[in-house]
Amino acid sequence: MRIHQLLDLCLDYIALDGVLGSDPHLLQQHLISLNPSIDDDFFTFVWRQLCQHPSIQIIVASYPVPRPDGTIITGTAPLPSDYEPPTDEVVDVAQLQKQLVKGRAMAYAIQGDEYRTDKEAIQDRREASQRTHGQNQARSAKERAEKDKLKKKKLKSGTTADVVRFLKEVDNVEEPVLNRSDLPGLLTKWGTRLRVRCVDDEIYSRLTGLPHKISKITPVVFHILQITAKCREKGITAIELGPLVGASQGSMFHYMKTLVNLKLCVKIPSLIHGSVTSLLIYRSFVHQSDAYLNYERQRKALEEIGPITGGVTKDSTTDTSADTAHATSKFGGFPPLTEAEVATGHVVQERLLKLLDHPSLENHLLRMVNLLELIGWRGAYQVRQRRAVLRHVQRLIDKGVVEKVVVGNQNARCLRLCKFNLEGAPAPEARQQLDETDEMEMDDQGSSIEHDTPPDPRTYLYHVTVLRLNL
DNA sequence: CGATAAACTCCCCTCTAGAG
DNA sequence: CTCTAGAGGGGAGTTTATCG
Repeated sequence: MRIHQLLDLCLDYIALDGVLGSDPHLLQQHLISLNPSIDDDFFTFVWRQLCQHPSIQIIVASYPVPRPDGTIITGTAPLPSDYEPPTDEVVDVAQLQKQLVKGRAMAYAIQGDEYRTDKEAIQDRREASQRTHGQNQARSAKERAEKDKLKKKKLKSGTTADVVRFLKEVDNVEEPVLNRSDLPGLLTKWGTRLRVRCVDDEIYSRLTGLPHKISKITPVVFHILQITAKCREKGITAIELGPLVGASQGSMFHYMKTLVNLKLCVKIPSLIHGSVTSLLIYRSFVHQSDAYLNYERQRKALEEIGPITGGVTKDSTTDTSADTAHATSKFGGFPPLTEAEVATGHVVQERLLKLLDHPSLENHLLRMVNLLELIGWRGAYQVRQRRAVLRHVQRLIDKGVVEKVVVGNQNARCLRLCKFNLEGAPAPEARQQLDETDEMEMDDQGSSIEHDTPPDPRTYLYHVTVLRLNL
């Protein structure tokens, strides 16, 4: 790899870390992951090249920045007098869950902030504005104009001069005086306060792919874009972004929509702290994100199957083909299903479709019992998981992919892919009956359905194969 | 008295109108 | 033009009413 290509990769990585820049150690780890032959000496050489690069700034953060593993190196340089090392006090998430803290309230608790509902926040702002209104009236118009001007300037520049110091060619901020390219010396002196970042314009152009600024990307929108890019393939949820940005739910929706419309991010359904929310992923990482890939796979599967219509060639009400009852499934089972997957649904729908299309179902019918277990749920389940599965089944029905049918004299409720329906949709009466009894009978156990008495004309005469997993 | 259904409440997402 | 308040809808948990 040529040095200019390597430097470009460095800039790509550094730009994603936004205005606070990257930890040189993590940058080195990133390069090693791309090319394991990169050693300390070579990285020192790369560092010297970065120091000369016009789009790169070497900065010192006011406080040590913890690495992802929690490591903090304070260095030999004196720390600001107001610096407080992070305490070992960790927010007890399990305890909060027991207290039924959820969603945004949990996100705020983890941040150590006080949670206010949107209504409370609006009320707070009103009270605050009423208080300042009185004070402002006493001030002269000139004073207010000066203040506004300053505020606008600060927002426009979007710099971080108050939290970082820019190291010039020679670092003489504190003793000892060092050359900027002396990486080992700088690391000893500054520890994890040492950062390398791109200049503001470079960050903007690399994150947005735009050569110049546009009005749609306001400082707040750009701030959210930086946070999202920094999270890389993991992405970040609307619930987590709220406390970080200080935006209400409505505002968060607006900001996320702006980024999605600009094709800078994608948004997929997700679950965090027991609440369904949206996950925002920066465009460059969508194809490395498991959540996004699962979501897309299922969406495409649904599109391929699509609503099935027509093709009625056979009267299935008289079909009494004698299937081997209680067939043993050749199906191997799914990996354990998570709470998040149950809530968001794309994995649930994908697995249900696989089950319904499985060759072991000789009559293409699957009883609506133990669905959670069949699609990979392990252990006991609660009402919310059952409700979620029924909801996802209903969505498949609404899309015209799956239908409910009543089978045999015992009115066994079954699911079937519409494409296997040889006579059309089930009778409306039967469908209504199903809807009314769904939730009550979800837990029913059963295997095959016998049909030795004359059938009700409304029902389908099938033996039902029930898939059983070898757990 | 226990099971079930209905009502209520809270949280989150989405959309729109209007303020700044 | 950006941003936010507010309305509306849906999901989930809890409480209350009803029924057998």
